[in-house]
Amino acid sequence: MIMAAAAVRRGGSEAFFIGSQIQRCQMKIMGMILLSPTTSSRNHSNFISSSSSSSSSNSRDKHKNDDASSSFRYINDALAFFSSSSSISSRDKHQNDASSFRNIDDALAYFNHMLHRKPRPCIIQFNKLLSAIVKMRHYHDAVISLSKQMELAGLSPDTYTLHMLINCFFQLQRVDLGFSVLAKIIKLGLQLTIVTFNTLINGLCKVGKFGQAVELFDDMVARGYQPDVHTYTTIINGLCKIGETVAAAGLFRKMGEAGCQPDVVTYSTIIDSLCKDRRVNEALDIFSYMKAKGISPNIFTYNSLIQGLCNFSRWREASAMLNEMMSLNIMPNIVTFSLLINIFCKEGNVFEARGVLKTMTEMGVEPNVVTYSSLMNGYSLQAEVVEARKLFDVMITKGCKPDVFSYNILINGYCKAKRIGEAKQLFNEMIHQGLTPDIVSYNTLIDGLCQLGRLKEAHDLFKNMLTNGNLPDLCTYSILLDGFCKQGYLAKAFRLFRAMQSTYLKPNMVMYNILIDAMCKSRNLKEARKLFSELFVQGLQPNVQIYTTIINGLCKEGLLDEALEAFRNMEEDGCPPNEFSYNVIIRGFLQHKDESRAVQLIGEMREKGFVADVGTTA
DNA sequence: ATAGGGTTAG
Repeated sequence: MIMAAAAVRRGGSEAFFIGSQIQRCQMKIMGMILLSPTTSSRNHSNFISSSSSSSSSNSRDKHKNDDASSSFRYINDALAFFSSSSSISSRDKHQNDASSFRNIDDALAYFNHMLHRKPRPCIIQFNKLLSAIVKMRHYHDAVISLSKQMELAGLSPDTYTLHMLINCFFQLQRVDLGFSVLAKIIKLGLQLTIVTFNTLINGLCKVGKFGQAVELFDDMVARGYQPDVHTYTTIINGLCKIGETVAAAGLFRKMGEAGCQPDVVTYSTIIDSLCKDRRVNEALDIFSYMKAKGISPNIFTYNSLIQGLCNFSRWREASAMLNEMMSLNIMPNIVTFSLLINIFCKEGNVFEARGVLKTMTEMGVEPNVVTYSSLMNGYSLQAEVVEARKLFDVMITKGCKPDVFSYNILINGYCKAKRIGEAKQLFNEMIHQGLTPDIVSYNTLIDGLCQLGRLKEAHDLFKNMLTNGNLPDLCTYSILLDGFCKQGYLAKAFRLFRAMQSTYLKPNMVMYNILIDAMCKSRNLKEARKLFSELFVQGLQPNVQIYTTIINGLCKEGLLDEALEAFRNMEEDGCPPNEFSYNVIIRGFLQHKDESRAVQLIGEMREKGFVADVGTTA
């Protein structure tokens, strides 16, 4: 047993306990595997060998497994029994050490203590403290203010302090101030190092000024600085994040040729990017490749892959990955647990997610705002906003401050429960708490209003959003478009659609789907067809959903042969029908009393492991 | 320098 071996290596009974706990955590994933469809063939990555882009078709439909709940319950009961019969000592917390603090208040108190202590600690001690605050995220302004206090007290910053400041300014989107620190470094006569350039390049990438980052990269080379693995990795990361995978692969090869060997961070960056790009098989290839090169994966690598695999319901492989990680004595951390909780929640299994929460707590890993928010979202998706609210309050009680994400999740919960008053109240409360609503906050609330048919208020909020300097995105337009369509304001919907096309935004599949659906529902099949062909002109490839919408429209008009033809075309067009598509067309045949073809399709869908709706079979 | 949470369509 790998777990037992890992426990023995760690030595002691506590290690064994932790091992067993994790094993249970894995069993939950295993439970999901048993009830999920399995994997597909692998294809090779172009990342290592060539620079051409490929698209591996590893998209598959997710399956909800209601049957899973009973097997989960069994595991969780075992877990409950197990944890109640043992106690676990929490990990040592290094308090009063400048490198770890429970919260910002403790850190600030310690800062004052340090500043007034005689003799005063050296700049290195202060740097450690500031670095700890940076790691807490959210408190970059505090770091800036503390550094000012230090200078006023006659304590000169060193290069390390100034690099941290550059970071903080960029985090706060203040590019100008970031560069003013560079000026300061020069003025103080401090040496510009590769780290200075790396910090600036990274900051520029973070604020989306990728072009400037590349310029600075070229500039530093021109000045005779040799880029190191950090520099290359930063640029590769930037390229990956803007979807320039081919260019990233090119730079990856180039760094090797320049004698700079990619390290675990470089590989993890690429692996994560491939996973997010739905190219999990290629990510796995790179993973094998890096191991063959003798580079050991770390917790980042494993977390990226576990999430990538889970996102494609590849539970068996995800579990194997978790197992492999732990056999290397890399224990799951807050990120691993939070991502598992999030995925269980999205699968509709909040109960199971709570089990993971329990496990992690018993292992001495305290949930944070991400963990709580993921669970809150799970409840919101189950239309249990009351439970989500309870968690929100628990989180606050535990000293964990809700952020914009947590508020957005809860606002969405209330909107979906049609409790718009409470949603609005939270929106205001968020502002009162000093948080700034973002585009998602607006979109969520606008959607809530649209769903209730309160278009006037939705439109007011849209205008309000513009005045507050938030540019609408494709999602905003889709929400409003859907709102107009559902209320029958088709002319208004088209006006909005055309108005949007004259902005910097290009319509996407979602918008076409909304319009085509609306055209079908208003029995305007001619216009629906027109929109469908317009889609190709815009360079879009129809997806499963849009095909299903069209098929639905054709069925409603009784054009069953044409519907079936479109249905058969789906496979050839690289988007095979899913469970929903089958249900739509079968319902069409049944409604038009074509039972023989319906029965045939029901057989076909069952063969594929799909389940017929109650409405389809009844 | 790398990993986790939120909004839209059938």
